[in-house]
Amino acid sequence: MEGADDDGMRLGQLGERVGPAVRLLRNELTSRIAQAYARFGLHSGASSAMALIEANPGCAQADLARELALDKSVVVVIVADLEGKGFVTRTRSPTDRRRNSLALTEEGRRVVTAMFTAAAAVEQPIEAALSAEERATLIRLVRRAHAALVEPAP
Amino acid sequence: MEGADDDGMRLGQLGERVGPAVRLLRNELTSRIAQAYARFGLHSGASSAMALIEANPGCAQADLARELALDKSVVVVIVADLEGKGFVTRTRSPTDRRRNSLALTEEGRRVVTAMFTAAAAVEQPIEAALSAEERATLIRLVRRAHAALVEPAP
DNA sequence: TATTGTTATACTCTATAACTATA
DNA sequence: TATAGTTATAGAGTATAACAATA
Repeated sequence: MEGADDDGMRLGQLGERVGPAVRLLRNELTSRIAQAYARFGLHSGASSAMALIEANPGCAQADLARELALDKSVVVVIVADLEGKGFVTRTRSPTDRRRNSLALTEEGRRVVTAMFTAAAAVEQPIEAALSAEERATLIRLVRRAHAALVEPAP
Repeated sequence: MEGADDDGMRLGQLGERVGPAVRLLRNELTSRIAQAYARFGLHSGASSAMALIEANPGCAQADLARELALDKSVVVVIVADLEGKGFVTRTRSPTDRRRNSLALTEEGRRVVTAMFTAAAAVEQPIEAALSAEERATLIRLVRRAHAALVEPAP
């Protein structure tokens, strides 16, 4: 069907833009991840924050904010909740007492692994439909497109 | 830098998932599109709705809701605003009087073209950083990933 | 009984503003 | 003067629930 998608609707100018396609995928992933994460009772950004803390022990909240493109006020809420639940420790950095030095607890490590297992299950249909190489290409192109927007071309 | 991105932070498990990467790109595009669309004074979904109506004259609001993955209550608000501004006409379908038959006005056609020109300018850095083929691949893979989530594997 | 459109309401995500402490 | 963290507030985007009209 020329110019039409599965519903029989033509996309017109819509089919040529990155934004609308990305919005569709993002919305679908968001609602499914929210369901999958419901039993953890955590903010939606908590798993990403924990993954970064795990990979960068001693990092500060401002580092998370930059990496996740979230306002620092959002990161405060996420990290405070994680600390309250015993998944993350916050200690003042001795070298720069403005910064909170973050680390995962043992239980935090268990929880972040469980969350990423749940996330992998949500994305399983994508892995089934795309080859391993296509999936890697998807992630790479999405990250390059993001970088192109954020960093002005050299 | 092995396992680290431009900020020098390691992504850990984060780098292997589609969701977080898509979220970053989507957020960045959303805020830039919102700025670019501000002068039109329309809902963010208005340009997509108009593009679909242009490509599918006579379609109904429920068709837009399905195609854009928006609740019908959201589409009502968008279309009502577009009608009030003289960009879209709503007429009861004679064959099924539950449905609103939608069409773009002349001015609506001008506006949707202007909005997509603005959207193209927002996405220009992506087009500069990716080859034409890579950009087409990006859109295609994103749409396939979305389809894989929505439609259960055959 | 199911679908279309409508209205009112509420929730999630994220940002802004103002502040304190530290550099 | 700038950065890190905190708190309170506000906005955008989207969904849910209930309803009338029509199929």
